[in-house]
Amino acid sequence: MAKLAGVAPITASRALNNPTQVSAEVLKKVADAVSRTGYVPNLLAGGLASTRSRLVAAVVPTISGPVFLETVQSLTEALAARGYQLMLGQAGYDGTREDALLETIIGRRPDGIVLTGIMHSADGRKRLLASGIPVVETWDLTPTPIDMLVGFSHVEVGRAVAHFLHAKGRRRFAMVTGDDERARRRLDAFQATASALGLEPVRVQIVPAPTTLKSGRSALALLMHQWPDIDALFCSSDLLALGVMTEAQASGIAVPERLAIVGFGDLEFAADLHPALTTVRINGSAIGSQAARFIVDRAEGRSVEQRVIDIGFSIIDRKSS
Amino acid sequence: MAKLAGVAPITASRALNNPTQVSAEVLKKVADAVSRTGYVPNLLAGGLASTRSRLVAAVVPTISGPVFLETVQSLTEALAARGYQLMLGQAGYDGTREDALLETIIGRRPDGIVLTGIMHSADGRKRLLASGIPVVETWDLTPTPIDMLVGFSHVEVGRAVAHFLHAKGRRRFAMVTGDDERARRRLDAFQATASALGLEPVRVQIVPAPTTLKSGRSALALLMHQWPDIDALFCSSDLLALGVMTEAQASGIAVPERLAIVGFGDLEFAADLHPALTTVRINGSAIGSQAARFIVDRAEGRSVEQRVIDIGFSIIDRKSS
DNA sequence: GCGGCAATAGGTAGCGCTACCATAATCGCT
DNA sequence: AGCGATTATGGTAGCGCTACCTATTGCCGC
Repeated sequence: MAKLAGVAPITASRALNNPTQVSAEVLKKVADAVSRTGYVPNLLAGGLASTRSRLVAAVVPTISGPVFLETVQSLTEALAARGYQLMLGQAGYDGTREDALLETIIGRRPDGIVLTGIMHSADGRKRLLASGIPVVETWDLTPTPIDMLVGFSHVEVGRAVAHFLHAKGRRRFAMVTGDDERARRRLDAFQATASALGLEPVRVQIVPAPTTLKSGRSALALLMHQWPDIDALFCSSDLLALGVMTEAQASGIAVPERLAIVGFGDLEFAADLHPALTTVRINGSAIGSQAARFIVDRAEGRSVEQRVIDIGFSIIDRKSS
Repeated sequence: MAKLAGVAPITASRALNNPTQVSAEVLKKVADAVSRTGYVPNLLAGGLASTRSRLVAAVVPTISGPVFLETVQSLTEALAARGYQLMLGQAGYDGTREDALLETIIGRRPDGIVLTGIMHSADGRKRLLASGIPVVETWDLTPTPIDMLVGFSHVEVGRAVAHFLHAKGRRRFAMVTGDDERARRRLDAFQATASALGLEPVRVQIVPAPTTLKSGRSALALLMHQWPDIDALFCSSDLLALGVMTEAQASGIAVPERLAIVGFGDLEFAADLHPALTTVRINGSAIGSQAARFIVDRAEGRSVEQRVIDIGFSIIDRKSS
């Protein structure tokens, strides 16, 4: 290709990557040659030579849980806009595939790794650290991040929702929660706050992860059967809340009159349910774009001063509570 | 690393990639050295040298539309199981970013490209063809695939749903459809079949892609306002159907008594709605795993004889119709 | 007129692997 | 014993780029 343009390979490389360092004449010759040959630079080779792969890996428990979608989407977009590509890996909620995944990810020498959730396995942390690749943990907060972090406190969420429902005059709390570690931390804080407020014990129904509409339905049925007098229900996901609302409608339980429902995630459909769903909003796309910024900054040699960002959350008060 | 194991680099390479060609003794020495140094092979370099990147690119309109999730998930899993990694790109429903995306994708020299939908731009087709990378188009059927294809006929879907509703005794059809090309083909076939059955014209409401619960709600409101006597409604996605059902419930329209509703996609929640949603089931995970099989077969030099697979669809007859 | 500087171009080497071929050692067969 | 066939290892080169350094040119001020 460089031959065809009549310049040295290195000059062609500069024309494509640092057009400012090259004369207009050369630029045109190279552009001509490119369009004539249909040349597409081999980014593999470029990555190998420059030790900058322009590849970013993201690890999600599973892509089909809609919770992280917004984050993955904004991450992909923010990275694409800066010339980076996203590699997607699914670790599973139990983290069994995490090790193998880490191996292949590190093997690609990505310029950054975005983790949904924090990395718990000591071995995983060690390997990540040893690899020297910038890491962003997300969707959680920890005093000991591996590297960088964009998240929020699940403990605060549990606490805030308990206070919110209490302020609305609700007194007999229940919770339906998926069986994953972050949801459990929200549950613990929800329970502790309820008890600090002098309320009866929170009635709890645990369902397997990932959460589904179906498990929401059956969870509410079980809950109402055992404790028919509960008056407020916090669900660990909006999908679960949708299931609960479906079941409530099917079995004639008035929402919010008899039972207040609060979801988690503020998925796109939440606002338009009937009744509209009160839920905890997490700005998933802010998490994604901030994670992208972190990684690109690092990759391009800018130092990141503020390495932990708490993006918080908000309770969106709609009709279901 | 090879030095540490006391063997030649090439022997170490073989020990890791073709363990059968190497003696047990060497194998152990290499394994020792690997675990002592925490060595992780550089797949970028490997890919460059072998011209097999073990990377597969997938292009979706947008990840946040839940329709392709199942496909992406099973694709990721099937590829991971065979040692391949997925790269994700979002083209947008309008295909504006498709060109830039194609450029970066081809630049990575993936072992395969999976497209959701078929590639229409002649330029895109040409570049894909020129790149020599195996391509799998999905979620559609065309007599002129670029290379390989796993899909189904949208025309057949529209036809089948019209017959299905007609057989149920419905006579005044309507359709709410997202503004994308495949949905429009279902619409056309639905209309043509209705007219062939001697029915009144299909009342149509077009909503922007990606489809949402919200646009389903407002579409039904508009439809009922203009044509209050429609008795069957085909929605171009389950999310739209959920919105329609929500609106029906909010405004007291009995489903299925007064209005039959049919969705498309059979998303996980469809079976557990109230009433359970009748919908068109596409086996998205079969599409994903078949696409993975196609690409891995090609990458590993096995020739693919049957290059077009119609995986069909089925109408799941539940309570909403 | 000369050293010095900026701007532009090129040369060389090497990123970390694997393909390809060569070699050495072992084997079984006539 | 001698031969080719088979297995286990190594050597060399090169995948397609970019980092780093050097060469050339033109231009400036003194």
